[in-house]
Amino acid sequence: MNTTKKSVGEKTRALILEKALEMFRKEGFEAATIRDIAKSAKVATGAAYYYFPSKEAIVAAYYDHVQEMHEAKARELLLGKTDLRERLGIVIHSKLGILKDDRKFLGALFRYAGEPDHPLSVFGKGTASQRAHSIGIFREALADMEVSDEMRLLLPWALWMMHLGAILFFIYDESPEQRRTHALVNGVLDLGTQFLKLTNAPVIRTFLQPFQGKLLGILKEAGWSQES
Amino acid sequence: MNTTKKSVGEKTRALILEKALEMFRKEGFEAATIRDIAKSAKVATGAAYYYFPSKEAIVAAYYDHVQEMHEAKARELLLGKTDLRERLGIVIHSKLGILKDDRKFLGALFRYAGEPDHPLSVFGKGTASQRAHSIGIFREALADMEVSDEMRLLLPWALWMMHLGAILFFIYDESPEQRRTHALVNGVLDLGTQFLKLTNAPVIRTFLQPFQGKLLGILKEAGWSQES
DNA sequence: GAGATTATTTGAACATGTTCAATATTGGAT
DNA sequence: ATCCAATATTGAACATGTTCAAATAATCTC
Repeated sequence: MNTTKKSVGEKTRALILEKALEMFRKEGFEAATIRDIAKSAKVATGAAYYYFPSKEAIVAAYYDHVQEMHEAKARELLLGKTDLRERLGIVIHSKLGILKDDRKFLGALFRYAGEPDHPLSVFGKGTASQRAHSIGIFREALADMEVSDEMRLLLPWALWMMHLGAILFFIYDESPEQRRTHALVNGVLDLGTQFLKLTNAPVIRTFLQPFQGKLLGILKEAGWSQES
Repeated sequence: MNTTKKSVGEKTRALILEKALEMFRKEGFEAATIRDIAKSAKVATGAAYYYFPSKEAIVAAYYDHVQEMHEAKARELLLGKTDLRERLGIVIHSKLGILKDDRKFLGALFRYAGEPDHPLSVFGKGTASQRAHSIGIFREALADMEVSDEMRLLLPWALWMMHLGAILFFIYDESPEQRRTHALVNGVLDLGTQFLKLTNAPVIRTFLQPFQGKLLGILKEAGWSQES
């Protein structure tokens, strides 16, 4: 009945998350200890574990929040845009925009990428629902666009994979404002969409047709955990 | 003057490495503790740190050894082979062959992939020389093959990136003998080499020429830390 | 071979992520 | 208001990676 519906716990959780991010930004992921974070949030050390299963999980929670913001932002920017190339650019660039100040601890997201069974593995079962959500934004970007049914099924996943690569590149990118990453994304998108157009041109079609088929086959094989 | 030139230290190091891998294989990377490993090698806990800067570094040392074996094996299998497609297949499949029993702890190699400054980051400065070595095998596979100078410079790096992706896929691949990974590699290599051929066919050339140029530009931009 | 120097080994101490039993607080049912 | 169950909080204990000063062993110099 009070102005905020947040339970006591929700507020504590938010506070811990906030203070943790503050410290991650200031000192990096390693240097910020759970004890320091807890102290900064004025709770006992163990409190963090009531809300987050691990230190990395705090970054994961931050990323969940990023996804929400991204979904909202991307939808807003996509409104009225009808060009495929432009729409895809919006989705990826806006994501990087949201992440721009947090490259320092974003790497923790990839820490268990090579461990299928870890609950925080980017590619694992434990993160399936967030992944599905994230892939969904790319599906939305493709809505009303002219692509084959198969493409519509596989492209969102492929784009999500590319966007992961972009984030990794982004983390390493020391150019001012990470311009190289943005340029790279533009380059890849230009190339991809131009190529798509080419496959629709009658002359080339006969030659490239089999390639498209094979490429789809490969993507299908690769995206074995069909979540898109 | 004795039969083996190995110093005392070298033998201890090898023993620790051996026992560590044994335990990693049996229990996985996490479950095998440094204390257990040390005990199994009959040395004090701290001994491991005289030889390896961290637990992950033990896996890295194993991977160094893998690289050596791979270089030897790949060279042997490449002898007399003149088909580009075949040569590339040999390089990647033989690598997976060497790694096949160690998928369980291979993930530790990727743990710091998102942390540019970590000495064990796959993409970081700290691993530059091993990376150069690993990329070198792909350069060898391209030797005497007909590709443009630019391609010769960039392809090894691009292939190395793909092979990293293959290893990641491999780790997640639960199909018997990881057949899906091998099939995927074959699919990608088929597609790639067939496409290369197509760009040499006079009819299509005019259309695809600009694409090749752009692709090269992108690769160049992406492989910004030019090590290939 | 004695002494000096370097390499190796030890194990306790430390730092930090994590667990958990105990305690306190909250919010609702009566 | 009182009691109760669910929720939240505490902080000490634990596990494990890592450091390091001290001890020991190997190697070198003469």
